[in-house]
Amino acid sequence: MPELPEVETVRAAMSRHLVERRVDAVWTSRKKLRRPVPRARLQSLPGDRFVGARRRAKYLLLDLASGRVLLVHLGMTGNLLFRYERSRHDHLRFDLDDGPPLVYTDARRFGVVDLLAPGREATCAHLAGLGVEPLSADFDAEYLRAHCRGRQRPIKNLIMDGRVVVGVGNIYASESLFLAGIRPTARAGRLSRTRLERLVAEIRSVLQRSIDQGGTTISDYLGSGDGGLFQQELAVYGRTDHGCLVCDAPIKSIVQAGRSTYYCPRCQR
DNA sequence: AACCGCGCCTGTTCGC
DNA sequence: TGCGAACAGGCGCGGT
Repeated sequence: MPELPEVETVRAAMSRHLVERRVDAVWTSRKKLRRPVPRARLQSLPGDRFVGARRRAKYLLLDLASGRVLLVHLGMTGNLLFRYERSRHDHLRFDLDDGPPLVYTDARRFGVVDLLAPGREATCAHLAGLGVEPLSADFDAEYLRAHCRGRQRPIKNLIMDGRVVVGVGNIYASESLFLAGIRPTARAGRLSRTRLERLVAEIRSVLQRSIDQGGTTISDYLGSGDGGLFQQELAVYGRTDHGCLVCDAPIKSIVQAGRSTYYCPRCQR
């Protein structure tokens, strides 16, 4: 599924292959995604041209020459690909002035597609209230500590809270807590500054390493593929009852806030 | 105010 | 072998 590193990979692909392309025609399916797709407004895109590809949290922001912004969230199964073939889960297709069409495909339809008028990004409900980018300088131990102070909730729930820090999904939450040696159930407010410092470093590190491998996973220009090399590097996620890679103790799985959590009961305290 | 449970979706995996 | 149940999870919303 697209986590921050994969969204970043898609952004890079759009930057390389979509920017400078002109929209010639737009097709949309009738099915709604997490929210209804603005089908009528999207029909005003032909003639416009893509001029940039940015990312905020897990949202892709595709800039158009008119100043409008095509906002795309991949949800769980969404993807942006360049291909001619059609498939039953396609929901959006742009014919471009050169090369294969750009297709948004999303089997489970948890994604979001919206078209923002010029200057409307600042007031866009999707983007309002988002926390800091985990790979930016704003995300440091001091910032995390301020959000942990006095909080009773488990640290895992807190680092997955998009109002605090964005882009840390269920997989990377478990992985970064393992790397930091912190038990996912630990009360956020009881963690020392030193341990939060370590956690910040591991979140950055695991996301960056995944981005470095992301180039081959999702949405390359002509290829597709969903395997993902980073899967092979997961230390705890999905490894219930398997031996910890460090100490060989069996990995435990529990449910927190309705999500599966994986951790090593010996390495994480 | 803080925090959690739930529903949205459907392809895949699991157990009987 | 076939079928239904369970599961996956980002995010917004409603409830406590």
